[in-house]
Amino acid sequence: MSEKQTPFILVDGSSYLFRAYHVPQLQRMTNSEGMMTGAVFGVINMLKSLINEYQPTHMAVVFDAKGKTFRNDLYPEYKANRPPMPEDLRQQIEPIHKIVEAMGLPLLVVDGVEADDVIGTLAKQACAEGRETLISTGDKDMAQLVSDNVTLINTMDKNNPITDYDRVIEKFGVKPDQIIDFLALVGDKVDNIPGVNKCGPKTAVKWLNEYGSMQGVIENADKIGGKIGENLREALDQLPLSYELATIKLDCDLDFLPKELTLKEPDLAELKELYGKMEFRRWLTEVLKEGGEELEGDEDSGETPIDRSKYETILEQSELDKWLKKLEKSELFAFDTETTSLNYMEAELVGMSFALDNGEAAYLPVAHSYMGVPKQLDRDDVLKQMKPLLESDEIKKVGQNLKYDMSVLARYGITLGGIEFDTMLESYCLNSVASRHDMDTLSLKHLNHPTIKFEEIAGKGKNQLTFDQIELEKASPYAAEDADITMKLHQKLWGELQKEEGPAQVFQHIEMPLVKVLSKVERNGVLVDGALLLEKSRVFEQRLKEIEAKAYELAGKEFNLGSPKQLQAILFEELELPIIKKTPKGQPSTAEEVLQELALDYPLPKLILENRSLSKLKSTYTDKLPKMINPETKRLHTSYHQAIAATGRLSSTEPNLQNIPIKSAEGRSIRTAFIASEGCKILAADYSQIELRIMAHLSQDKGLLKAFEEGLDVHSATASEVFGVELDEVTDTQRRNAKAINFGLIYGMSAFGLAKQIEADRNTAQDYINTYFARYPGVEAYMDNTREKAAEKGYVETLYGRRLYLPEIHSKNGMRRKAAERTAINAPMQGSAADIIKLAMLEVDKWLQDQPGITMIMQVHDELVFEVEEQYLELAQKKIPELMESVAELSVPLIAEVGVGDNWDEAH
DNA sequence: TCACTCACG
DNA sequence: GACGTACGTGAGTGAT
Repeated sequence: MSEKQTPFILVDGSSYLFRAYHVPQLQRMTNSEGMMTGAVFGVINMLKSLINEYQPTHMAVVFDAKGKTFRNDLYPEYKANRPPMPEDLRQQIEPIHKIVEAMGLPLLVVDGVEADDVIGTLAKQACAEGRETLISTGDKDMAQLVSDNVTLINTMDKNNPITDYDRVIEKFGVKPDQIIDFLALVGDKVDNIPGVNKCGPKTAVKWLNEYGSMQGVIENADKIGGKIGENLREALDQLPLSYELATIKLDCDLDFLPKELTLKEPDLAELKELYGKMEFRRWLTEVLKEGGEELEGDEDSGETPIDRSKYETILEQSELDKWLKKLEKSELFAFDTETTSLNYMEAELVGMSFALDNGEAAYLPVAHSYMGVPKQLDRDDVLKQMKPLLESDEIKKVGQNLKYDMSVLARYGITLGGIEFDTMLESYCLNSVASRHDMDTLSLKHLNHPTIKFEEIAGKGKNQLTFDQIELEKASPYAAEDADITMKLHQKLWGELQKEEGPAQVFQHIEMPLVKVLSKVERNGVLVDGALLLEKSRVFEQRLKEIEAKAYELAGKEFNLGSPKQLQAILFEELELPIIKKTPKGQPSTAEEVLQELALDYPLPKLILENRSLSKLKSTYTDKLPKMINPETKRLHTSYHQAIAATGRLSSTEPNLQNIPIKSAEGRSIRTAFIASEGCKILAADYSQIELRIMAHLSQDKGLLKAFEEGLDVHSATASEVFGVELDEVTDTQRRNAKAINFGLIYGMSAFGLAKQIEADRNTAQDYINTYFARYPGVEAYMDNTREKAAEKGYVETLYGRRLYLPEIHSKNGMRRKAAERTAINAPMQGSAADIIKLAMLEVDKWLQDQPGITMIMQVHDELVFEVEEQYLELAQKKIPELMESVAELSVPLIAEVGVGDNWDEAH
């Protein structure tokens, strides 16, 4: 026996299985087929870190077998209280077993006994062999196995992972050989082991310290007084059975010995398959790397493998000529730019890469600059030569997020043409629910190929290099691969997309044409008066100071008003205000609605509310926006993301221009800083009630169609129906409540949600809902129909065929299923509205090509904002809403309302 | 990096 | 019978 023998590791797989299943972060993990994968990930992750840490030579991963065990024979009620294993957990067992085996780890599943017993037996045998044993478990019952040679480790308990002899005493208050006695006395609700009624850990420890063992306690049962003594005496008959049930068996019949349980070489092909199925991207990458060249691409049936030897670097004019010819002859080529920045307004072109459909690819560096860089072709000269090719609409391009490339080229006077395919958008149209559509993810998912990561060649953190500083030896394969992968992804994704009518239509007629419109809107930017915003910041600052001073006075001490945690301590511990609601993690919530309610009775919450809203306005808007103004253009240039929102909406970042305040007067004033340049006005056009109109159209409900047809105020019309009053007698409150009902319908309302919104009780809310559906039966039928179809097909669609998959629509978890049902209701309305405004952007853009005095500068979901030279104001005011209204033929009128002003606030 | 809060449609 | 619930986003902050 060697001196430095590694410990024998026994893993209680079943205990980790349940624990991993209940970890909240892991509960959200699914693969794209909707199968839950969190427990698989949790268990395997634990195994990996265990192996990594201990480098064992001998080990076993033990799981409970299906069916009854000897304990059920002893006591039929054993574990009878356990609910059946959830289906989404059961499904994860087989993949875990397979992965464990593929990892080369001995997997043990023994009939008739539990995992605990197998582990106990093996630990005892190993002990006899003089081998140190480490039991990895989350189960406290295992403490009975602890000895000088046997230690427990719970990798999920960050604070106290190791349980050795001393730790058992510290944790339980008794020695390991008293643990069974302890468990028998306390009993176990979950396993349905009886124990002594009302005897918890404290009592059990007290007794055991006095009488040594359970037997000792039984013998002295008469001496124990009080109610608990009576309980003990009542339990006397039961206790030996409890003891037996709690005892881990140490003499199971096993047909292997600890020394036979050795680790084998992992089966990489199998692991690749399994990780691929589970979509564990990081591990898949690891496996692929470990497998080296031979594994790479060789199993991709019928696809061209990624072959980096076919990549070229273009440094000579002759090579450029050759490539220009090839590209001009091709019907379609993949195109990518390399730049110095992710910010399209600052990015300088460093190089371009191209790929053809036969696997040929090239990188054309034009501005790398580092010590010893090879001579490159001149950037301006190259661009001049390439301009016709790049601007051609006949020669089609495919790229990954071509909007960016288009914006960069625009800085050099080139208008990228032939923007035909974008792999990011292909992926998005195929499945908008998939969380990411970046190239690394897509390559791994569809080509089983891990790309070269930017970080690998540029480093990370503050020392990260910009692309122009990267040596061509590294930059070339990276850049050429990007183009190559883009082409191969396109071939695969486009093939899939063509099989799906609706998504293909949306891709071709909405998303692809929109790319260049968005690029333009972003580059147009919006003029913002930074000085005005900073002035507002100063005013806010002043007021914040006053609030702070008052708050400290009320709290009796200074604290950070912006910290929910400190606020929580002040409000609910020091001042002992009532806890109205808790956060999902169980902390007393300090959310707005809670503070609103508390503000009725106490002064501090009101100040906090004011503080919150002001500091939000200041930090997010009046402080930040001026800093983001582009010094050259003096304008804000946001980024619109086309492949983020599952419903088909755009999103906006850096800065987000889709959440500029409007609801409060103070917030709204921020919009006065969104101005037009000299001689121009801001024009804002927004769709009126677009989602409700879509609901009317989709449901074909007679009442709702009529309300819109007659041009009624829809919320008043709803109020009139639901509250049974004449249209002209609807009160403000009734209208407000009706509005909440209408919104609720769009969101897939529940009585609870509506009640909360209108501050009524649940029954009242339910009555309203019932009355609504009685008055608008078509809407109810539509909702039911949508849920049904969603369950049947697994997805819902918008008016234009955009698809949204609902993997949780069949979830066993009622809450998740209900959430999926609400999405099913909401997505067609929100998504159709998104389709419509995108179509409007296309139409308006087409018209704007001949209107140099009018530019589109923002999109806010149902609103388009323009900057218009005053001489064209009248024209724009007439034409823009016309175009917006013309894009869809609904069963109700589609109305766009226009406003004009010197700033965005006035334009409403 | 996560949890919380809050800005918008 | 209890539980936990409106849909879709992005950003700033504090705590870890």
